[in-house]
Amino acid sequence: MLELAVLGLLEEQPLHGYELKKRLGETLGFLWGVSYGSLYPALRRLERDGAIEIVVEATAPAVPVPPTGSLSGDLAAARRAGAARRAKTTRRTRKAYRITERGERQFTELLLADDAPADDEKSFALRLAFCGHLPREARLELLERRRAALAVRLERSRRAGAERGARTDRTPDRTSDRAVSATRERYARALVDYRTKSTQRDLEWVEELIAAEQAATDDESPTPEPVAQPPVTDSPKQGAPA
Amino acid sequence: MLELAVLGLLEEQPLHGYELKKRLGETLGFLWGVSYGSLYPALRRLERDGAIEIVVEATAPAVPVPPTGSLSGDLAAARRAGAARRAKTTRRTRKAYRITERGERQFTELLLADDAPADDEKSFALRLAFCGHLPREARLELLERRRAALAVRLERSRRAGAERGARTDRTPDRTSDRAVSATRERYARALVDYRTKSTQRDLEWVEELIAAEQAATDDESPTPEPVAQPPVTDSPKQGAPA
DNA sequence: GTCATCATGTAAGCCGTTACATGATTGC
DNA sequence: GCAATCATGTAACGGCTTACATGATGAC
Repeated sequence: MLELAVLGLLEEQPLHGYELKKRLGETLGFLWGVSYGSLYPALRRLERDGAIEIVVEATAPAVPVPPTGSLSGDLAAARRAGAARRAKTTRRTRKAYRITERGERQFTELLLADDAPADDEKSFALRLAFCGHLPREARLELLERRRAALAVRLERSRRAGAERGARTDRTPDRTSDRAVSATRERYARALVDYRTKSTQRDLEWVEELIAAEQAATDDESPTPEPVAQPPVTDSPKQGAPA
Repeated sequence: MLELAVLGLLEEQPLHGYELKKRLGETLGFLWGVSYGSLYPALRRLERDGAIEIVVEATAPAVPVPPTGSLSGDLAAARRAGAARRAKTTRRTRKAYRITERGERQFTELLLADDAPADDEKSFALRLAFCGHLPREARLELLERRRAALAVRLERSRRAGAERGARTDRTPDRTSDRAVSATRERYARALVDYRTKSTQRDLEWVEELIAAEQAATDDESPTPEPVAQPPVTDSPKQGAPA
């Protein structure tokens, strides 16, 4: 999962480890927080496998981190602006990584990997966050898989709930166990019910996403597919109107 | 977390490893699936620490697993019924574990541990599932902590959403990146929005639980607190109308 | 006797964490 | 020169997973 997140962020622009960690905290913060202890090894793994490569930063010019304004925030923006202003000098120590063609292939593979736990919340959220880089078909497949997984879960969840309802209250209670058991039951039930509701809402949401995607496919130009491999992003492309 | 789940299940009745695993899958299945590779070592850890102890099963009688009818289901029930009918003989190899007093103390500590990630979904769900064994005050504290964590998250989530809205669309797009970037934005936004909504619903739910708990405290008998230590569950108590 | 199921365990490995060590750059 | 921040890394460890090994019991 870490690798997917890293590739996803690098898909947008080259970044160095420190910055990557910050972004993982800021923009994907609601997903999870990574530590250097796993980030740097992951970067070296990715580099070893040829998925990313070190890109030398121009010594003097070149805004070190072109403000793409992805998801960050003014706090982050301010901080980064400060860094940019300062960074007129060398900054020799840091290594920015850029995704390679091989990396982009790996990225799409990871996004659609069969073994991907379509049932896991974080995993899916992460994939969804980056699925804009996928061609429409692939995106739809991702959503469709999620839909299927949720449908299964909902079914199970409903059955479990019904069973609990049927059993009502014929437990082998004894002594003071009684009250505890009743309370236990109450919370177990509340939990199961809420989980069922949540699953259903998730399902509906995914179905909306699918519908929206299909509508877009029909409506808009029939084949505007922004394939996953633009010109490799080789040029620095530091456009960005300061 | 595994230890908490194990202690929670043993709090209701003695069980052996195999059965524990089944229950973890059935009744807490929506939380996570455990493997023997972690379960057995965990059991030995708990035994070493004196939190649980091996209880010798009566050779001939004693329904091996008194059908408490906790959360399972007819499938499971049927399976277990079959097992019970068969188990007229010895079954010498298996070791049932019973929670000790020390274990019960550890259990309540784990449920209320300060370092418990009140922000983590699974962790909270697990605690909630077992919080019926807690005295009311403790239970309320657990819920209150969760409420606080969710409030913080909601606040952050809202701020993040607002920021994204403010930035609208002034990215340094170029070449074919354009469309990809727009799609990426669309999904990132959808994700953030949905997450915010979910958090809000979670918050409301927890607040309902708190309200219900407080109502119960006021309404019902002023001090019926079913403390966490019943008579150690020493007797086999195989009540249960077949 | 043999197969399915019950039942317990070990070994290797992955993926992540915390804590620690190091050093460059810059503001003051 | 000193502290804060930027930046990269290593070491030890923890918890959980998969895959494997073993064996008892009961149904047929």
